[in-house]
Amino acid sequence: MSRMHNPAHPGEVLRDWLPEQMTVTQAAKELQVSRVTLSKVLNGKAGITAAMSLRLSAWLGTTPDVWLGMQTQWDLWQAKKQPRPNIKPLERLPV
Amino acid sequence: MSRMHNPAHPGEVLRDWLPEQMTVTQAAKELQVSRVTLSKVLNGKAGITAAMSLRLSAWLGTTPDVWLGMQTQWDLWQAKKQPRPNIKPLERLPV
DNA sequence: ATATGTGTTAATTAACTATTTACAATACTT
DNA sequence: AAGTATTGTAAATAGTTAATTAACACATAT
Repeated sequence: MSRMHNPAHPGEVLRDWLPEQMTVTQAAKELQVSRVTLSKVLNGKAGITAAMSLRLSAWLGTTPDVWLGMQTQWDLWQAKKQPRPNIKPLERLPV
Repeated sequence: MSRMHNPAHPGEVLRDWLPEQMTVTQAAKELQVSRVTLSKVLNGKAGITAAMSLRLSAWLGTTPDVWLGMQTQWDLWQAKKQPRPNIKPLERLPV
């Protein structure tokens, strides 16, 4: 029964990983991305790319999958809210 | 020790899911995407988007995560092959 | 008041997905 | 052999997104 409700966007989760006194500017510098890029991620204005997940994992000591998977679930949630075509399930020969 | 070696791209895996006699043209029709779009996915010229994973899961009776997750791992593998910045791990206060 | 630092927006560039149209190559049918 | 279907791919177009730098408003410190 997991992931039933609107998940937090990954940037929100990332925010919780930053030390209290750490500024966006400083974090961006350590991640070697621009201030703007990090700010957008933190505010859900941009997603976490594969490359970004590698940066985050190197910095925070996690696996990249944590971040990329979170983004994937977010993307999926968003896509589910869009209108979808009516696709008839493929008939497979019974085994 | 999973995912150590170059993973097959998702399109390759998808190909194995199609019934023997099913043509790309026919599959594209059922998925309600253009022939070109499906062909590109099958040949690794395009990735599987969240929307596409929903189509595939509806058609093939899987979860969307199967396809989207596969794409994610592929993307991660590709990203790992790129040159990466040297990021110093964040010093955290010991617990 | 002047300077500095901070977070966000604006504008730009680059990359990617998806569509239609078109073409060449291959296979299948009659 | 002639015609038909299938496939992969390319070109042109439209829409989306990520990343950068430049610019802005706001705060803080000297």
